Amino acid sequence: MSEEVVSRNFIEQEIDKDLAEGVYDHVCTRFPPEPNGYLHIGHAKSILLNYGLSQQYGGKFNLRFDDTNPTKEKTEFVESIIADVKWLGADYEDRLFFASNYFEKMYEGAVKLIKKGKAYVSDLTAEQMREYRGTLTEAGKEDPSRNRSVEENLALFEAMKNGEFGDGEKTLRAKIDMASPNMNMRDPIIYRVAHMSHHNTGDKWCIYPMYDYAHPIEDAEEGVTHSICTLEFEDHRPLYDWVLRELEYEQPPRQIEFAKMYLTNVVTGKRYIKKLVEEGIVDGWDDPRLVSIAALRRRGFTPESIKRFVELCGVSKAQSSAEYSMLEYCIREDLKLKKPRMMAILDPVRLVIDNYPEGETEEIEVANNLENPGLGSRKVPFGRELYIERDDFMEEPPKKYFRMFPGNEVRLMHAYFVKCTGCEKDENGNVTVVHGTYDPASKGGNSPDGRKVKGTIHWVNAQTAVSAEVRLYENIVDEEKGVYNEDGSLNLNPDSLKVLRNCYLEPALQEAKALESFQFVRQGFFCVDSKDSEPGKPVFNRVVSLKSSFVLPKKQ
RNA sequence: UGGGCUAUCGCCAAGCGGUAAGGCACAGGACUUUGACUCCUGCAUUCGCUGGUUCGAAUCCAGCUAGCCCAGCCA
Repeated sequence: MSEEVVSRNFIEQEIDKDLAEGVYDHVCTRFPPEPNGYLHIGHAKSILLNYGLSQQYGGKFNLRFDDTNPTKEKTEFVESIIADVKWLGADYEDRLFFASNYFEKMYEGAVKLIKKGKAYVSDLTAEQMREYRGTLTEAGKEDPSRNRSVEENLALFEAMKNGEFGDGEKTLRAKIDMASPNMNMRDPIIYRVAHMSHHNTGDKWCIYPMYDYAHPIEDAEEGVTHSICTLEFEDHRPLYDWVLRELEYEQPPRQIEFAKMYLTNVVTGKRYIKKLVEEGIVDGWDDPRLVSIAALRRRGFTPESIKRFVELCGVSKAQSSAEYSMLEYCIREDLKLKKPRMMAILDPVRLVIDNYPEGETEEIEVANNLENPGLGSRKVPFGRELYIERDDFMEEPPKKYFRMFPGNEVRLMHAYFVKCTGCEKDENGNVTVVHGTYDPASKGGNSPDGRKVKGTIHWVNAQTAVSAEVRLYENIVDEEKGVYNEDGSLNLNPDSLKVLRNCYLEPALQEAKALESFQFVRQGFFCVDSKDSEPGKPVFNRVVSLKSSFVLPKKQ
């Protein structure tokens, strides 16, 4: 029914073709992270792309840990990755796999290669291996062990498996072409010896398969049809196909590469983040100034917003880097109609309504979201003394300033018209109290005589206000200068974290739960911190500010 | 004088031989009980460059240029 012409991205086009030509009759994708760290926004693209494709074609999506290198992997990471994948909504159902569960299969495959004369055990050390490999412009040299007999190779490989060699003493190499212009095809190592305990298989193995050999087998064993990965693996595709062909898989999966998407100027490098965490600059991998999935979640981003972002960015093979403003747009879009719009004063100054009866309070009915009546309404207490935003009052207003200044009438949102009568200041000239008088007839925010006001400001009743901490975050930026200077000192935006302690919120916000988010009228979107909040003492993280804040006209 | 990949507006990105979609950002204007939102309007005579083929090219061909990736017993 929809008329929108959604063009198909290049991966969809390839899949369409495969399906049309009968190469496959179904689609199965996968997200294959190595459990060696936390996931970030870049991974979200891969997850949602793979999952989205599987849904689109009525296929399956697997989550598989590519855990073939025990030196880097930890259970802690598999848990955090599972949590993030689930949070993003990529449902792998019961298909959670580990590459390590195919070690037996991979071993058998290696034996098969040896028997076919397609693999051999090498005696070369790492250093010799490098010399023999040649360079980008010169062909490599043949490994002295290249022509060992099948029997000898079989015996040696079994000895490797049985722990008869130390780390680095022997490797198993695929016999392909030492003169190939593609470095990956110069007899790549497919098994190495590593006497090390694996997070999943423990001490069962002391030889581990290399990525290039393991990955195609993992995909094929799971019945993956389209193995979607990033561009740097393009050169590996011939090897991926070689393994599948030599192992004689009937319906081999197909690798398709796309460009990684980075966010301009944000820090994603593990080494930097690790350092920031270790030095206590940030309070963990989920510090809201970072863009790990956990950080975005804690900051208040929703899975929907990230999904939207990924869709908006699209998929291509061109090197690219999206602006953060696109992500911000996505979270604003997602939240603006879904979340209640509450009143919160971040930088308070007292407003006294001199003609309002002392000691009286009244409850004002306020719509939770004027644009979405479905969200209902709430009651907000109003009284003689209120807090308003400090910059909503100016003693000497510039042109086009239509909030509070002496003699001007504004609307207290949802409440009354109030005319500013003046202010009190301390010895330093700072405004301490703003005074005004209200028009009782304007209850609800409209005057029966039809007069208009140009400004509407938000407020919080001083007597019932909840005091809270609000944190304004800026991303830790990674511009040309880098996160760290050359001398190792930190190059951090001093405004990356602003903590506002004397904020006043509507009483209703006291009960806000962890990760619950709101729109604060005229301030942007905020989310209750899941880590630092205590019951009754919410800490709000700013998710994103409004598109543009109150820009005053330039001084004449 | 290795190989692979890429190049369309500030940022993403469609386009697949018939005469440059869309989104973000930005700039004007209207509206507004959030200076938000919403709504209008503007924003590439031109597709990295140079030639060629064609009635016609961002799309095909040739040559150049620039960027990214590859010489881990990492993934």
